[in-house]
Amino acid sequence: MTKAEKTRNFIVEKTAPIFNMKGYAGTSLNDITAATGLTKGSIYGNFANKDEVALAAFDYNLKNVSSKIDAEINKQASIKDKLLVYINIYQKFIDGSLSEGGCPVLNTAIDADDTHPELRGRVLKAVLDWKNKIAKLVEAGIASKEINPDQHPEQIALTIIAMVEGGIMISKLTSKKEYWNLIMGSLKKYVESLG
Amino acid sequence: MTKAEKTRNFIVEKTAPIFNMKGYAGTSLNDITAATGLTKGSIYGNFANKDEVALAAFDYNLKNVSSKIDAEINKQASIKDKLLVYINIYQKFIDGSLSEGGCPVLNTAIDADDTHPELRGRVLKAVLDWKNKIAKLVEAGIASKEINPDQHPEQIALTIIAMVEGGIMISKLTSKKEYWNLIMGSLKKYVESLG
DNA sequence: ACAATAAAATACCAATCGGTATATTTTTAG
DNA sequence: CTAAAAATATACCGATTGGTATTTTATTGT
Repeated sequence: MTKAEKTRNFIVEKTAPIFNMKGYAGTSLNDITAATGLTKGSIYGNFANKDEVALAAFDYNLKNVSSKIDAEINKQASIKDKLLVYINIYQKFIDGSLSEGGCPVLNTAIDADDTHPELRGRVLKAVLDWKNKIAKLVEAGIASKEINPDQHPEQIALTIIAMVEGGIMISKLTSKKEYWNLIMGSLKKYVESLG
Repeated sequence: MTKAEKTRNFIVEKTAPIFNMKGYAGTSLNDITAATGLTKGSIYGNFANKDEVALAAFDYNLKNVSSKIDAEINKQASIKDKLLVYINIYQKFIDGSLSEGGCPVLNTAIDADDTHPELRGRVLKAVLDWKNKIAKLVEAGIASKEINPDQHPEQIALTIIAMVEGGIMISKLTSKKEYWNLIMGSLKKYVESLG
């Protein structure tokens, strides 16, 4: 890894939580230099513009979250338990130990969908990939008879994502873990009803 | 209504969709003067600062949405049908005829929760009021034997809000009405399972 | 119709915005 | 160890940011 690559990674690591919390328009170049301790010249020596930093920050936040969720999914044996890993992600998701500022998919979707087409494109892909991954899990569950064959994999995937993201919005806004627990209680019942 | 009140309302009406789409940091005073055709002097003659415009714009967007939803709820006879009005709100919600830029509760919650305490306070109240209203509907449904008495009104309220807001995020981002239909299909099944 | 008043426009402010040309320092390869 | 190259810092740019003091215009009550 060259010096430039190290610095690039360093900039992304330090600014990713800021973009996640403040959004694209709300994050200034002054925020970026303050968080990194670097100067504007150094930032622009490694990135063409603010957009490139924001895109790299989103990629970083997304990979950070999805890799940790994937690890949890791989720990689970049954399909239903795999579909329910999000329940136990709360603590990490809300307290900031996993992507400070909440879910980057939700944050960036709301931040960018009417304002930043390139960023929007990345979140769009992230949501579709996420949906497809859950749908494939459901299909595997149907194949193994764990889930009823009359279930609709895409519908289940979208419903789980909606409950998780809606739940994050509510519990982060209210700072009430109990609200998360109640919503995830409904999700658990839903997943258990699948087969 | 005095001239000043008219102008205040005019400014709020014209800028509310902009704040809803671009967020607080993303909406500049230039956006405000461009949308209203007024000058900065006139804006600051009616509002103390940008914050006051943003707060008034959120109040306007919220009232606009909630009054229309309340009207739909009042049209329905059964509690379950009242709980399901959100399903038919999609068209208005997504195409912008009801609050351009999507749900102001969701947008402002994500925009403000880490950046703007005063705005955050207003959304927080909006979500709690919304939750309480749905919970009261559920309680009425339990009293009238339409809903099982072992159901948890607050849990049901939070679950519905999460599915609706998560569903709005997904279907607005993807521009797929079918995704909304699938998620609302799950919501319908959920509500019908309550009693 | 006419003052008094209120509202809107003009012209300005310092600070910050994203970005760049150039100089300086640091790293790297021979 | 040294020279070339790469990376960072300095110093600057015009444009835009949110905001204000002052002047002009419009509205109001009499």
